[in-house]
Amino acid sequence: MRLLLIEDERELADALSAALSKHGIVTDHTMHLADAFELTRQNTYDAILLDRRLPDGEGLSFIPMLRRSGADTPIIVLTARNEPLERVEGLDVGADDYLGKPFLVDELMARLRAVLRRPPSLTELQITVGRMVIDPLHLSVTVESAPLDLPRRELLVLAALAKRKDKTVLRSTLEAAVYNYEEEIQSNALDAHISRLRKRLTDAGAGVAVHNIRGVGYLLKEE
Amino acid sequence: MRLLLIEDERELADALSAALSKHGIVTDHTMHLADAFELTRQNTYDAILLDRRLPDGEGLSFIPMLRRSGADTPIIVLTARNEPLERVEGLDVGADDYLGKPFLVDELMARLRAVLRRPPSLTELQITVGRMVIDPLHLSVTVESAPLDLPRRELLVLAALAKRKDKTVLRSTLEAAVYNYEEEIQSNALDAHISRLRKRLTDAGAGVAVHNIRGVGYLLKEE
DNA sequence: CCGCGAAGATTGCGGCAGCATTACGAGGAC
DNA sequence: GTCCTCGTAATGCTGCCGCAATCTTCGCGG
Repeated sequence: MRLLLIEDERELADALSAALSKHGIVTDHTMHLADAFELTRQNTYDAILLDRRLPDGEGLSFIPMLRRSGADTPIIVLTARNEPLERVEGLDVGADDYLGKPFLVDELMARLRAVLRRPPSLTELQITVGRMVIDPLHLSVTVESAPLDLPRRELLVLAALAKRKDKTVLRSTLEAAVYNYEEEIQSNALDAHISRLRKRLTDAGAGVAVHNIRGVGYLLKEE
Repeated sequence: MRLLLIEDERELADALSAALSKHGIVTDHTMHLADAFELTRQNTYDAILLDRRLPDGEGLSFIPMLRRSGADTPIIVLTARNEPLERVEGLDVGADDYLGKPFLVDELMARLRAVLRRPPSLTELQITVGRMVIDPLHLSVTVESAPLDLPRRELLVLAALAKRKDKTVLRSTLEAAVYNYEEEIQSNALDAHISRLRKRLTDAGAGVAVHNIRGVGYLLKEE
């Protein structure tokens, strides 16, 4: 899962990114609305976390702009202004949820899950493939109800594949699911993850196969 | 718009119904979970307002029950228990939002609007031809829901044809779809791709045919 | 109806891009 | 310390794809 965080307090932003990465969430961060819009054009985010008070203007103004461009990415507004009437204001311009600072990361996670649960096709609560059950929201994997713990990056690869099981996932999509734009990649790191993931899956008897489509991407299916 | 209100405090329920009716919202009201489930079977609601503390049990238990029955009706949980951790709990079982009592009717309205705005269906960008479904965006092809993996160039040819199925696609258009300017072509490479693609499609029983229009181009149609 | 030329279809071959695998070492967690 | 993760790079291999040679089909004129 990949988020865009629009927030001008660097400390909060760093802390949030760190906390979210423990949940397997890749976060891109910017402090300016102008950059934010450009980023949404270049990437596909699962959700956007938006601060209201920003150096170059009121964060809420970003929402209609984004919606007008056709994007329906869920937006959660983060703010110190947490009066009921202000919440109304935020929700009415097109935000999907509103979270007053300070907040618990756990609550943010829960609201994220709630907001993302909407499109059922992309965010099935649990995905079953072969003898394996994958929960891409909580990032847990079980084989025959026995938990299987995977390294973080392999887990992200698996979750991205599972969300589109039986369909090809572009190589670039996988890269975006695992790395943010600051983490440059200049080797076959992704291939290595795939390889190690394959080994772990067969060792665990997961009953699935990670298939390669040369020049296109990968595909997860039962074997 | 029609809501189901599951709430045991009669006074609150009456007041809410009255307030909502001013917004043109029709409200069905019940105090018991058992009735609630039956009501959802008989009617279609745009959203459900659910109290947590109910005479016949914990309101939250209603959510997985409803979800399991296949309904994705938005649910807003109303409760006096408004601690962050409890909100997490509510959202995690499948609620779409969580509202602590007491609340302003205006805020409820705003949250209703937010929840209902979430898109019911993502734009289907899939093309069906014969027994085959093509997703030109994600470059994936399935035959009778079984994935069919094609080499990159053949995939590009197929996608270009599928986007204009039953219509002729100029040879030059196909070349543009498969090759960029740097990749000069000076042989019948495209013909070769067509040929190999045809073979793969018939082998897979895709139920489609690639016809040639001599001197003009090609055309994809069901066979 | 036949013959001819051009467009298309098919297939084998070889080069090489892309992928799989593995070892190694740096860095982090405990 | 020990164990695990993860980026890097070297190695070997697979099969895509451009090419070209050959065969087939199509359209047209006589």
